Amino acid sequence: MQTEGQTAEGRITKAERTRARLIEVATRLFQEHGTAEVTVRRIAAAAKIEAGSIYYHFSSRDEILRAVLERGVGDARDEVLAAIAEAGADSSPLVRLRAALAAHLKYTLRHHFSSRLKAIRHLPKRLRDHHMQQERDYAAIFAGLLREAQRKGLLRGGFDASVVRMLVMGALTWVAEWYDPKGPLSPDEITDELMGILTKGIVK
Amino acid sequence: MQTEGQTAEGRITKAERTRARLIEVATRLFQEHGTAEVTVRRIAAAAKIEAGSIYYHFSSRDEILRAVLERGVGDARDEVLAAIAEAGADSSPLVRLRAALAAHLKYTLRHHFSSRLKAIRHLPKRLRDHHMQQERDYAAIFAGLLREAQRKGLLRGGFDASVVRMLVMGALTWVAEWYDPKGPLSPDEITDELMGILTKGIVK
DNA sequence: GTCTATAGTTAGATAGAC
DNA sequence: GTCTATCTAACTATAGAC
Repeated sequence: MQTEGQTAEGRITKAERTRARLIEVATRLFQEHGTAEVTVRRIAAAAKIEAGSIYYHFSSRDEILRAVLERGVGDARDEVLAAIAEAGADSSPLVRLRAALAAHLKYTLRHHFSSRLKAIRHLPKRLRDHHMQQERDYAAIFAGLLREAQRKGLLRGGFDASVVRMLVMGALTWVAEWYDPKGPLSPDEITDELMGILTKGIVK
Repeated sequence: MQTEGQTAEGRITKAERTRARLIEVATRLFQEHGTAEVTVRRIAAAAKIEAGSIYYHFSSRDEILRAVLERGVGDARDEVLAAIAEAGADSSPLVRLRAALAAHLKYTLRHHFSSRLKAIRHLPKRLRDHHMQQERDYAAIFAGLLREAQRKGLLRGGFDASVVRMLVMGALTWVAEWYDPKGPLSPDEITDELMGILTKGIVK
């Protein structure tokens, strides 16, 4: 299997490098200023290239956005799965859930996940459907851990697991809106607070 | 105290009516399509007016956005306070918290609160500061209920109340991103799931 | 108060030289 | 592959008639 832009020997072409740089700076700009505020000219300037040259690598502005989103969901998935693997397959599902949520939060804070998700609705329908599927796959990782905990009899009954999953992930995704990197709390501590609520509640 | 656009007798001028209609349709359009995608022309068309006429009522596009945000945070506050009042001042703080969260969620779902919050960062600094103050005041309502519960000895110790408050409100704010009005769950049921987590956790 | 007409700006995208 | 130059379309905002 050969990726476009790579030669049969696996060497990386100049085009491939430029394309990668464009995705990188576009990602940063979209995060910092919101997808709507970032123009093709601005992306070009940040990548030290002229605006017209962008269209050698991407056929439209939306193509750039699409590439950025694609990379984003893949990277988050990789980091969450790595965190789960590191916790060990024979650890408690709750331990792995904690690891997965912490990885999710760290990725969210680094990449301002929420704006990524919100950008999806502005894509053309076919691309949007594709990305919503990717998001569903991502969510399924967490749903799987919850289900495993349930199967092992670790959880009480009487709650809707899928609602709980969405509430929990929403709480973490929203952290990006109020988190202060210069504040006293680390992402791990926030995750621990959330796991505290999830395990014990806050009521006596 | 007399609001601009109202006569001393409290009659509502034509300008006041048009202005109100513009805010109304702008709110709807901003919610549906995101603040960046909505042009002055589109707002005008939806309000059955010509684009140029908008500038009789607002000095700039940002002024419209400002008015929309202003109304939004005020209305949410009113509804939450009404829900708290309805629960009764001598009810348990947790009962009032539940009522406040349900009102918050309902308002969020009706008005797509999260896009309102995200628009703030694009405002000029002075307006942004003003609105962040309003958001803080709003959050203080919920913080107050938690603190009262704490003072009455209803809560366990060992958690950071302000982090819990932000996680809980974030979870609800994010509901607007996944909620399906045609689905089986009502806003009240979602609130109850959240209160269930908060009171008991989900772990055995 | 609302209209029509338009100025002034900036966006995404293309064409052809190099 | 990247540049320069430019097209077309859309935007915000203004001016003056009614």
